[in-house]
Amino acid sequence: MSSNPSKEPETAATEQLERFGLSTYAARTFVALASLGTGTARDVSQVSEVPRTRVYDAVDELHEWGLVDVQQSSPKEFWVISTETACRRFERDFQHRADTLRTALGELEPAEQQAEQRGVWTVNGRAAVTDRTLEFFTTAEEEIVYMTIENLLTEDLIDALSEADERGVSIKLAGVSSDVQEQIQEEIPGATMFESLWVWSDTSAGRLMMIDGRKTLVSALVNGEGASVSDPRSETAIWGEGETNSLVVVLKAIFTWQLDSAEWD
Amino acid sequence: MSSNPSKEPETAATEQLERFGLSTYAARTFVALASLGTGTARDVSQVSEVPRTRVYDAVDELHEWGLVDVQQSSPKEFWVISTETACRRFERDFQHRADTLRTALGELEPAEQQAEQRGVWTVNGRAAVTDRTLEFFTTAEEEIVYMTIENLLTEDLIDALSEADERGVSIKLAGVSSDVQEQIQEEIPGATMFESLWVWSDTSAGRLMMIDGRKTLVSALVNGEGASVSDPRSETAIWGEGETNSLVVVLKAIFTWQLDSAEWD
DNA sequence: TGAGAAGTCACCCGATTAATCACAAAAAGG
DNA sequence: CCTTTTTGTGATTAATCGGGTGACTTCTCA
Repeated sequence: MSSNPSKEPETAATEQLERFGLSTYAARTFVALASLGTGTARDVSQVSEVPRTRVYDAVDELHEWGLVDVQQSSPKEFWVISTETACRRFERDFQHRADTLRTALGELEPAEQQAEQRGVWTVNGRAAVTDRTLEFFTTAEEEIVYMTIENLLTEDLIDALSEADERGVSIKLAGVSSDVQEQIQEEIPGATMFESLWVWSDTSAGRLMMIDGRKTLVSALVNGEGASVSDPRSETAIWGEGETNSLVVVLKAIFTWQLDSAEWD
Repeated sequence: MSSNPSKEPETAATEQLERFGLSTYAARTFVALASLGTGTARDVSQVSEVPRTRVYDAVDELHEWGLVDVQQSSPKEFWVISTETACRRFERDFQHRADTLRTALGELEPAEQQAEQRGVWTVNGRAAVTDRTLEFFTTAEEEIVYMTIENLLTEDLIDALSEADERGVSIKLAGVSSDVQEQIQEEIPGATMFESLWVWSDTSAGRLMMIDGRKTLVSALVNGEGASVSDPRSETAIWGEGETNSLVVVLKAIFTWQLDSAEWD
């Protein structure tokens, strides 16, 4: 939603630092010091857009994080740790947070949740849809039927399919061109290809999937099929779970028909 | 400064989620849904402390993150992804941010920075001091002299010393008890131990270090040497760099005297 | 048709923070 | 030694954001 590669590195760095929890002044000060290496409040104020009198607060904040050291002289001088050390520090800090979160969440989960028989859920955004797809792949026990346009068949999806294949899950794939098929066959030896009866790529459909005949997902590219493929927000999906779930019933009918009438590879 | 292990998991999880950029309502909603699995606005409002009318906003926010799916019915029902998937998602997202930051910072660094001859820098906090120590260890080329109280000789420091040892850096260690010495000798075969003339552990000193005779650091435990050792904020250090740096000059004199008069192991 | 629940919207208020200013202490320079 | 500039600290203001509450419409079900 934000990080633009064509931006000046100062802006990009500042933005990321802010998202890590630094104030804008602190972020800008850090970036300024990162290029200066060492400097006084005035130096920092000049290269960054931070008011001189606020540099001191910003440095205090950075000092709290252990990112900047202060020389008690007049004028005070400020020193930054190497950018690489800073990045590693953030990574370490974050990993710690993630671990804390994981254990905390693991200690919850008392309420038992049974699969919903009724209801159709919506998912927005390329990343979220892919995530859901991956999650469903990993829960598959017997069969995965998956139709997709080729752009959406990314490496991580293939990996998950390959993993399922090794787990003994039967995999049926459609929608990919014949040259890609060969390549897939190598990575997922157990996969079966089938031709879609529809001219799949001409519709605005994205993926269509069924897991164990009881969990289905279908997605569409909301802005048509053109340049929007690169737009991560352009995909919307709905999914449902349970033998009697309406979406599941409908899609199961379609898929069964497809699989029966399609030519097999 | 915050994460307390003895806290209820709900609070801990909420706190972490907030630090990842979620609003408090969104965080609490997520935690509620994580234990419910699925639920309506009222359900969420009851188990969490979120006003019912605001659950919708919170869910919107979570939906943006791809953490929650929404069923368009009345009442609306909300579904969360598995906690494990959520954690992985955060980790992936964060790694991406860290990479962005790293490249952005890497594209800066135009101003050349030479080692400061003058000035003494201050560092506060256990983690920051350790970080600085590690950084200095890695830049060592010839010699590391390091006195420390035993509590502060953590595994990562030993690793860094061991790495320096393999790089051919001469290592001189003091302050550790004789039984720990043996264990250290195994991990860092090239290390030389020497006895401190002071009763090191009775002072409030923490570490004392010299790198290549031109970079020094000394730390103190600010609240005495008792229970404060466990308090990460209780350590303060100063350091200096350069042949003529005053701190370096002083410490070099001390160390040389120490090394000359001490008994060798 | 009416009661209650569900969903949406708008508003208030307090906290945070960016931004500016005023002022005292300290260097610098004649 | 005094003046001027620079430096550091603190107070103040303005604006934004987010938590909290309630009004109001819509929907569901008896």
